[in-house]
Amino acid sequence: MEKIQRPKGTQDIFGKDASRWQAVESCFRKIMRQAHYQEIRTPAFEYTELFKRGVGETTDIVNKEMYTFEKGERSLTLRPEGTAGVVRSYVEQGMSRWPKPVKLYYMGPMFRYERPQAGRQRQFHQMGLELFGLDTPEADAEAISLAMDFFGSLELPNLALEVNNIGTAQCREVFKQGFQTLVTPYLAKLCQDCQNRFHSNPLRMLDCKIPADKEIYDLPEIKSFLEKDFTSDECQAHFAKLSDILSALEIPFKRNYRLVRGLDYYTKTVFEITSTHLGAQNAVCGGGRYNNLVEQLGGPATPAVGWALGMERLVSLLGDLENAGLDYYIVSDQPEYAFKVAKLLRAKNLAVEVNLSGKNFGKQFETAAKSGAPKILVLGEAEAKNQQVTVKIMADASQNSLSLRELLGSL
RNA sequence: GCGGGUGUCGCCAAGCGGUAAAGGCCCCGGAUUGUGGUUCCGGUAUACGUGGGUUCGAUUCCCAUCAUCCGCCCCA
Repeated sequence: MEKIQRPKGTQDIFGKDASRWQAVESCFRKIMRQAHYQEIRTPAFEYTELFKRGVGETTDIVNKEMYTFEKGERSLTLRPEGTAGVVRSYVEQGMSRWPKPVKLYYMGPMFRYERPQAGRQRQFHQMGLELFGLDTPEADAEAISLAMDFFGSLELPNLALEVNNIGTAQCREVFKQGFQTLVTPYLAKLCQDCQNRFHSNPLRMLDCKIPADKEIYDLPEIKSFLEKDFTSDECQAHFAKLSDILSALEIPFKRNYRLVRGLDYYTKTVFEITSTHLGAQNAVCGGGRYNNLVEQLGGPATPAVGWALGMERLVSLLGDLENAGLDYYIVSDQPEYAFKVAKLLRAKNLAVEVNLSGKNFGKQFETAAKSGAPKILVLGEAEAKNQQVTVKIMADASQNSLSLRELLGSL
């Protein structure tokens, strides 16, 4: 028979990688629990219109990357990101009436139809948090510092935090007019993307990667326009306070006036955490404030802030973990006794493997050594008869016998 | 959607026009029937991505196709 392989851009996660994923997940859950965030699990697919309205009709994600299919009357789409579904649930489940703030976290697979490359899969996994109900720089600071705490506890090296303030919709009107006026003389020289965005979404022109275009945006009169900050006094005060808190927390960051991000829903604060160890797709975490999204999805006007991080990219930054494998390996030709002992040890929360091969002790020891277990229990005829165990320490090959009761008592 | 690289056993990998397609790792068996991973011997496997073409002859050259990797775009 012909082999069937997995779809393009998907991954089987197993073996060593699986334990890395588990380590990351349990670390994340711990940090979320300690900060009093609750888990939310939303469906892997939603009605297509949720993403069209939530993520934005002009985004690449919605325009060319969604897995959409029709069943019955409605069009469905595999979720390309987590926030829209969480916001939908927030509205649908009446969380707007919960005491503020509402603090949620999630983790799970996301789907985007793109050409796979290093750090980019068609099915990938995100972990993220959303904080609803506060429009304060304190909320932004908590979100960012939790991300940094999380990376810190995983001891990840070479991470850089970049932050920017893109203001409110009104601020961006100011930006649009000012920027368009300044850029118009150079319009013909810009790349096609930038020319298109000149009308549809001028802010996005800023993160153009074409060197010639960058030079134009770096011209003195344009640069000074960007740096004097087009946002309102209130937005600037918000950002200043956020900066103060981050500095006080000794979280190093850089203001990047070019950081605008590709999702339409952001307001005020946006940020990104990148690693120099990731290749071209170097963003490991990204997020920001989205004060209009809840309302846009039919809920009461509710400010919110959140972020998501890519688990594949995160896991790829992790070094080798300590072997969190077996505590005991049981070598035995007395299965009844061996299983009884294993059950008692497992009840003490230990990881125990019983050799099931029925082979001679020499072979069983070989397998035991390969298993990496630090201790071997030898349970032969004599031990079974006397309810004893022989414990062998692999590191120094020492070995002694004691009663089963003594062993259990010593744990 | 657009560029470039690569496809030889489960993994790594030699061969680059000519007999039965090296080698290493892993796995299995034996030396060693209650004591180990490093020794020695042996063994398993539908391995040249697929389809055409050139040739007396193709794993090797050409074309196409598929897969995969890297990059662009965009994002986590």
